[in-house]
Amino acid sequence: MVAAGETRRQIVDAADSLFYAQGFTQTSFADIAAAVKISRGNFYYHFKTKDEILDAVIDKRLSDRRELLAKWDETADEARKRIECFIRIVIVNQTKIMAYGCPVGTLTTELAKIDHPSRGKANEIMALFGDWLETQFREIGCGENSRDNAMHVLGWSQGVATLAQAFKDKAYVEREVSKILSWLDGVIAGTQQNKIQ
Amino acid sequence: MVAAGETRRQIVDAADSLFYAQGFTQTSFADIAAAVKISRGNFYYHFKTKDEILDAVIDKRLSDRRELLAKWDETADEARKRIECFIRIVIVNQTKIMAYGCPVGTLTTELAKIDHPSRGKANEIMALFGDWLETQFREIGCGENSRDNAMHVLGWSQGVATLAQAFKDKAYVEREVSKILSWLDGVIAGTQQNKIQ
DNA sequence: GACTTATTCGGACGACCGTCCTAATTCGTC
DNA sequence: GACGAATTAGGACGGTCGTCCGAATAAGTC
Repeated sequence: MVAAGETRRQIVDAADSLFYAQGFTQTSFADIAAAVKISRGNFYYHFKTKDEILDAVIDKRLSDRRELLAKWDETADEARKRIECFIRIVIVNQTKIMAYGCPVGTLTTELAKIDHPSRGKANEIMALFGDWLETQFREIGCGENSRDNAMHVLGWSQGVATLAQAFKDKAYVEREVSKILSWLDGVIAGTQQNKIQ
Repeated sequence: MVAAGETRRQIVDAADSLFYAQGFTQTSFADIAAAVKISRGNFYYHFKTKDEILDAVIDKRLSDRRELLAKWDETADEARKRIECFIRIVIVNQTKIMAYGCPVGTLTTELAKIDHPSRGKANEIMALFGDWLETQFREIGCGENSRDNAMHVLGWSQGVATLAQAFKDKAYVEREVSKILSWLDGVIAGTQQNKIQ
């Protein structure tokens, strides 16, 4: 006896992990079924097509990230600390990133190459972080530069993740974190200087 | 009548483009054969396995990039100009990057996910740029910081390419180029200041 | 305990994949 | 024009893919 929707949840969880580790195209129904330990037939009862699973996975990732950002909004009282939380993901999730890259960036890249219908939906995850970062920079007082700064940090994280996976160099990741934090301090100092003037 | 190895060259060229646009896994023998307009049987005469084609494509990309870097070495007389050549690729190749991302970064990411034997070989392309950039920074006078600076620029380019593909925002790419060029000037100014002291 | 509904199972389907073989064709050489 | 070698064509092979049934089982209701 299982709770309603429990099997479905397990399928989405397994698909989430496998899409991340192996890629969407490279993951088969058989792979997911094996991970959840159910038959492929049962599988079809919960999802009619592979694309439906992808949509469910993207929805899950979206809500997971929203939850994460909400947690940061709660725990960190300053915008600068919240941005630092984002920056430090590349260290917190270092092992997985070195193995599989960034879950957000690699999915958007893959879906773009196969021109998948859910491409835009996957991009929303990226946009979610972008918008959130923009809010933080606005709170710091970056005004019209807030969007640019947000995109800068977002792009930085994608670059670090890509090179971390290619070279598996822990020290590089840490150096980059230090560099971007210095840049962040410079941005904050710049806005405060503007206030003084 | 065709020159010796001409068909083989066409196959590698077509595979190169298709692997870039669709990804390695998503590209089938049939796709490549259709692009070159030869039968799948003829195909097998030139390459026994798909992995052999991948190896040939990576070799081609390696030599193409070596050629590109050699051209920059010739045409640009200062290291700072040569680094700028690298930075401006994201603008020169903007259309393709917005559609398919960076050819180097997306391949290494994909091969890492499927744990492909030629993974390391693909990484060599990334390392080629890294080493070349390091040489340029060393010439500028960055000394022991040369490697770090090279990795910084390399990672920057990967991040810009990923976001360019996701958001298709030309203005973002141009802003990022300006930012990294300013950073580069700062690095150069820093080394010259050290010389004065 | 009978009956309806929800869930699971195992296998069948057509299509495409990478691989491989053999016969036909073209080419270079004399 | 003949002949051996290089190249091409077309199709067969086992396997896996996403998809889809129909039968079996479990759960919930009265």
